Amino acid sequence: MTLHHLEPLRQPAVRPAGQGRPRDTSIDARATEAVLELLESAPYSSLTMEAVAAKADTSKPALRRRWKSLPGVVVHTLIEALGPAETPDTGCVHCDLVIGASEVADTFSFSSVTHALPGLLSDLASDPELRELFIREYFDSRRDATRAVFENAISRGEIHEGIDMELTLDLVAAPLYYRAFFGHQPITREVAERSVLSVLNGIATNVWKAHHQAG
Amino acid sequence: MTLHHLEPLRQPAVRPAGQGRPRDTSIDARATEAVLELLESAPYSSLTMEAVAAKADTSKPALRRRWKSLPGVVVHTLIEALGPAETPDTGCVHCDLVIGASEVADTFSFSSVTHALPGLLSDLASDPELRELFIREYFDSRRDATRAVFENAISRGEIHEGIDMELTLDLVAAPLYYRAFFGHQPITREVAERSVLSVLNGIATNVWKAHHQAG
Amino acid sequence: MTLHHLEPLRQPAVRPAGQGRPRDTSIDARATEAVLELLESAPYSSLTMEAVAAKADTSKPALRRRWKSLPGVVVHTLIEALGPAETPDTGCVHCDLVIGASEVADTFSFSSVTHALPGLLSDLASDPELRELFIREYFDSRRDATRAVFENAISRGEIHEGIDMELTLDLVAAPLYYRAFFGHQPITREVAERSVLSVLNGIATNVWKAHHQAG
Amino acid sequence: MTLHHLEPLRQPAVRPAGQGRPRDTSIDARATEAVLELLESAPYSSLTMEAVAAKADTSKPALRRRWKSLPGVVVHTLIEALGPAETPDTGCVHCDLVIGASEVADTFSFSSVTHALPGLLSDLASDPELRELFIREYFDSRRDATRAVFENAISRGEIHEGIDMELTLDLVAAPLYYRAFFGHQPITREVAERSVLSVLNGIATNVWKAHHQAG
DNA sequence: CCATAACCGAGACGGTACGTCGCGTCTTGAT
DNA sequence: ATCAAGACGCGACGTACCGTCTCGGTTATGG
Repeated sequence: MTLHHLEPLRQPAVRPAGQGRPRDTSIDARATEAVLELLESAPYSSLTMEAVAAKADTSKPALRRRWKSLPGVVVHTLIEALGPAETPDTGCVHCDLVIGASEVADTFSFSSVTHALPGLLSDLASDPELRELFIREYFDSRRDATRAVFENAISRGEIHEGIDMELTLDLVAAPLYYRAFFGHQPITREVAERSVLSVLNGIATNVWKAHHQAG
Repeated sequence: MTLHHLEPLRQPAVRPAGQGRPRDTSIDARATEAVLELLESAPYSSLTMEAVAAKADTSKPALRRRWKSLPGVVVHTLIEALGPAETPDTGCVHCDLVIGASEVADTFSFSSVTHALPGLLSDLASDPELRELFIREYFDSRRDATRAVFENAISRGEIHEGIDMELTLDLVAAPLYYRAFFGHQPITREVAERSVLSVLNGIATNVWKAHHQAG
Repeated sequence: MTLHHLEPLRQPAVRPAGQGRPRDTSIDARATEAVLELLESAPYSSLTMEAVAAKADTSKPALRRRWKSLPGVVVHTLIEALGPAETPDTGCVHCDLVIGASEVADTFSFSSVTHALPGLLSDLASDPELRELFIREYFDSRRDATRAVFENAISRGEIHEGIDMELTLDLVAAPLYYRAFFGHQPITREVAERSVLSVLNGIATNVWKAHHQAG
Repeated sequence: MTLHHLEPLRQPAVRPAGQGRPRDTSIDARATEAVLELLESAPYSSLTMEAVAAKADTSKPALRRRWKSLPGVVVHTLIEALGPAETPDTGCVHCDLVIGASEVADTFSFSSVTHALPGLLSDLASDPELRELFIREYFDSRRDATRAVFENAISRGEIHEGIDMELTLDLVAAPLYYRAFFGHQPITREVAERSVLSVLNGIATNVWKAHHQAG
């Protein structure tokens, strides 16, 4: 599995019309590749426009013409590298969820991603617009895919309707990110699978409702 | 509830001997307070030694004598402000867990903490020693307290022995941090409580074991 | 006296064949005029292709089709504006030399020339081919004319044969350029005349030879 | 003979008082050396603050704290490297002049100097203050020394009083600079000596006066 | 008359170098 | 040995503007 796959590059700033020298599209590709390579072996805080430009064998203005800030480059790179999430549909909730969670777990085997995420999220605090883009394209994309899996299961009758969807979605994905941020435990496919099972258990027995009815 | 309560300042760099002009201990307190105040309204990336010194009404050398880097100051501040976790022991797992999770949730109501965490974790990648300190004093402290809660429950027979402890600990806390990092949903005591319940359900029915025995 | 007189424009890059849209010859004239006007009131370092194109009311590509670099435009302009030197021949060395020197002195009354020369000479260091062209068309042209004046005088018997021609040629012209470069003294026709006289004196008494015979 | 000798560095911007970190004086030395080395093998137009900083193994701000512009660095470097002129006084005009002229000729054997001069003079057009400094410290220093030689000769009776001093000073030095700028002939000590002799001849026979009395 | 070809202006591009900000460091003089 | 003050060295920034390139349209010549 490689990170450089899925989607063709979506230009952040589309050229207005048909005049002037066209952009060297190879710069876009080299830039994203440079970001990934740099993050592989160096911390996010050492990532600079200058370093990306040097590694991509281009210049800062060329990058800045495409992205207005360093977090912008990183957001683009991650979206580009990780692509939008797909919605598995095998007809079995458990299987679908495991597929999705495993993909996320695989993602974290790339140090580029784990190195980038915390610093990027921190930087995005200063740029709501960019944050919105990242959340939408990366986070919501995955969350919505998982949501669709649950909804499919509900419509099949595998899971009853009354679940707290938002919390459920958190419970599935959170442990993986938690481990990615604090690094206290490895992130494996097995962990992904166990998280999924634990969540399904919680839903199935529905203790929450029972507990509060009793209370 | 205030963040500035718990522990007296533990000098990160112990004074060598009893000679020369003694340190102004009020500087330590003013520095941590300054960090918290600055983080309340500004992003982590804008936090600098200079800004802290100015806010604490002292000089950069005075800070540097106490901490060797900016992340060092922040780590100290967070440990100082949040203090070590206590282990509740009411004789009811559910209750104990809810107490602990709620405290964490309360913590995140302070923007200083949510602002600081991602950036700090990112910076700690470059300083393993400091990272070790933060993980031990902040993270492990809370995790160990929760672990004790579970062990108490096991010894009381409330929970059977065969649980996957590490994953279970993750499942309890992860959703709160997940929401803190991505900010997609609010962090409330109710969420904390529901997470706890979901985890307890998962343990109780123990589908994991069943699923794999069948397989 | 104007600088824009002498020769018709000699195309530096000759058109390959008689096909395609012919060049707008007025652009050549407007470009050289633009260079002179710009240099009149602005330093050489502020002279750019862009500025020339704007002043000449044309485009950068149009200029670049004619000259491969900015120094190229300036060299062309100076050669065009100052023209090749003529060889005065009144039958009197002194008079001939004064005529030639005065013309050079007149040239320096145009700030365009004094502004351009040092910077141009500096730039030509990076372009030997262009330098060769400038030296040949501008410098050698004048030097050869003066040399012809001396040779005529020798053949007339006005001056004896044994002079150091190269040094003599330097002595006549150098003071004018010296003043143009350092600007420590004005450049007038009188200075030109005095330089000439001094040189003729030096030759006449021929102390050099005497001194070394004695030595 | 080396260029790096004469005077101790005179700080262009003297430190105001005794507080703050003192300047690293080795940077001054490394900067001037870097300029000379760069100019030895590259044209003036390729000399940039960035290149000087890199060669001197320092940073642009460190240079800019010392000199406000690139020409400023070059002016300093040349003054530092070439030093102020001394006034020879052997009791013989001819000898004194030859000594002075030969020193100038020697100077031009360093390509750094010949590479720098035209471009520097061109740049100084935009900075009258700096120009004034360069003319005073470099040009006037040499010119005044030569003037003193002539005045000594006059007071000794070697040369009569009525000479045109300014023109005479030009005649002595101009040929060397002329050759330096146009590079059409080599600059040797012999040329220096011959120029001197020619000038002394011109003065001695005083043809100027004769010519005009006749006219 | 149409095809060819080099021209034209317009304008965005890639890149060098700039001048500056602001960091963490270092030194001084006094406490 | 501490304190405040403040200049320093330097990494990185964000930008200006250079010369280059590409475009769509224009204008002559040649078949």
